[in-house]
Amino acid sequence: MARITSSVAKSPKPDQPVDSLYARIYATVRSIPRGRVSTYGRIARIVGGCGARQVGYAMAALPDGTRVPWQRVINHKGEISNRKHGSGAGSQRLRLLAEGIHFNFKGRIDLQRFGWPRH
DNA sequence: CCTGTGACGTCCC
DNA sequence: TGGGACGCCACAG
Repeated sequence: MARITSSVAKSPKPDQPVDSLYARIYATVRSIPRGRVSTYGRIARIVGGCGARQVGYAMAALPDGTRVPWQRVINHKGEISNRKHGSGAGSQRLRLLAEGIHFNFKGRIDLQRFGWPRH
């Protein structure tokens, strides 16, 4: 289990990043309560040291069937971000509706009401 | 090592 | 309120 590596200060970058940026992003997304949504920028702000694009990139890198509630992450407009690759946005909408998230007549989510963390 | 790209955000008009 | 321009940063090739 606990393998002690002798070469610690030798390698500039570890081959097994225990605390990778993606892991922290996923952990933060996982902390979003059901029935609430957050934004890429907000997640990036909480994680710290990264931009909103990195959060979106991390979401795109998620494998299928993940337990990370990626559908709860939207953009600052309160809209579902359009991704490059095919459908998934439709799936996201359905998942959010299933959680009780309401969309207004413009297809947007009221962040003042469903946003997380709460203001 | 350098370049392009992307599920974004803020500023400005 | 809406749309365009610029900035940002990690990752892949």
